[in-house]
Amino acid sequence: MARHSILQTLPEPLRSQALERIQFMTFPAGQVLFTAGERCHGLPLVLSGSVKVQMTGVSGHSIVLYRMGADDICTLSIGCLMTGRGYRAEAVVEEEAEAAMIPRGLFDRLLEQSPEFRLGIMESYGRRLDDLMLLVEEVAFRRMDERLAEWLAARAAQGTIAITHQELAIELGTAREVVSRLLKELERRGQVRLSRGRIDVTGELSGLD
Amino acid sequence: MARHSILQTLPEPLRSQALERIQFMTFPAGQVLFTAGERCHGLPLVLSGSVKVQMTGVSGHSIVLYRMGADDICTLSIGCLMTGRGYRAEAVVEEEAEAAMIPRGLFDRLLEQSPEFRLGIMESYGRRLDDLMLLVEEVAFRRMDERLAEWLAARAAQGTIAITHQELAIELGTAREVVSRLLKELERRGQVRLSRGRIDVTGELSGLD
DNA sequence: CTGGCGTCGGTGATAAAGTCACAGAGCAAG
DNA sequence: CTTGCTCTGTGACTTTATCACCGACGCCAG
Repeated sequence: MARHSILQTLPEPLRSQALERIQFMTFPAGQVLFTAGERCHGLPLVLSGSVKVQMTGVSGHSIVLYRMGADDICTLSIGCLMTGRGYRAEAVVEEEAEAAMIPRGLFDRLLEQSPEFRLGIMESYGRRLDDLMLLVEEVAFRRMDERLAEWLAARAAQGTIAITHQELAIELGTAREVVSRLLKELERRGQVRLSRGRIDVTGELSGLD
Repeated sequence: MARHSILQTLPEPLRSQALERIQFMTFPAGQVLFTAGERCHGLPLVLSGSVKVQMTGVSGHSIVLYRMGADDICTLSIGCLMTGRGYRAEAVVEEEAEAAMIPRGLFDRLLEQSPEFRLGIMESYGRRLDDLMLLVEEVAFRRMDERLAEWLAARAAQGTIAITHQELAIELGTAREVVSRLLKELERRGQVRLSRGRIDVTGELSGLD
């Protein structure tokens, strides 16, 4: 039952007591876990699947902030959980995901009673801050063609990716036209083949030029 | 002695015990609190003054991530403190600052024994995440002239700011030339007057055009 | 099977921002 | 006054963002 490493570190009888109060849930692909402005009613521990967290600016543009996968903790929820403020971002399930929801009272009690739980939370927290700082640097200073090539290479060194240019633009926080043009350039160089809603990676993407 | 709200919430005798192990320090303007890669040996609570946190990308460009002032907590340190990884950013004192350094062992003990301390830490964490998410949006989607005007307006609705174009470029995460040109444009419109290392705000900056 | 419709992708024109290179202005110390 | 350093201004060019529009593709109803 305790299919998350932070739960496995809990000593008995704390673990059993915790498991009684934790709600296990399954979310289908496409499901919205939370949206901007919404209140938070528990800390989600991701057990399986994949969830992307993105935000939309006043301009209406969106950008993907990070992803959560198996054994991740939705640290973004902690702030909302403890202060009662609403979320600033939204979370969308990409691959069917299972999660364990820890209610507020239990979260506080686990923090109190388990040094390992504290460590796990703080570790996750540090990683999330690092991710966001890296993203700031990336958005502020790196070239879009490099970022696009890296994104593609990370998904499929060789092979097919099912994604529209618009979705890819949101991943990178840019405009659809920019993605289209950069992809077209990659196609001219023979590094990808393009079709509607699909990108086939055919050549080396990184370390070229 | 307990000149930080999170210390004031501690009940006796926990507070007295904590104060024995906390080191109070004063840092002059210009002092570097920590640099990228450095290990962290305690959680700083800022009592007074102002500290800016900035990071430098592989490209060599820098950007200011956020500032800490009186009653802030250097949440960035928590991740490093708990995991032993090095800092990714650096912190520089802007106005002479006093800080209370909480060693790792004490931090964990306070988390365990004080619900108010836990709440304070998590609140601070949430605020920091929000700040960074806002920064991502700002850098990714907003126009530089707007951001520059807002930055100036926030510092001095009317009056003088002592800063070089290069420093201002780091505040906004852009290039010095871009700042110089935008400032020149503002000067042409009569909204600022420029001199070496100084900007005089003379007109309305926000809400125009 | 075909015609209509909504989504997706391509592209030109133009504006904003970033990069590179360099020159001149302001300031301080000798 | 000269020297040397930092700070600022600017031209030329590249990259990215924005706006406007059109054609291609896929799907579904008739």
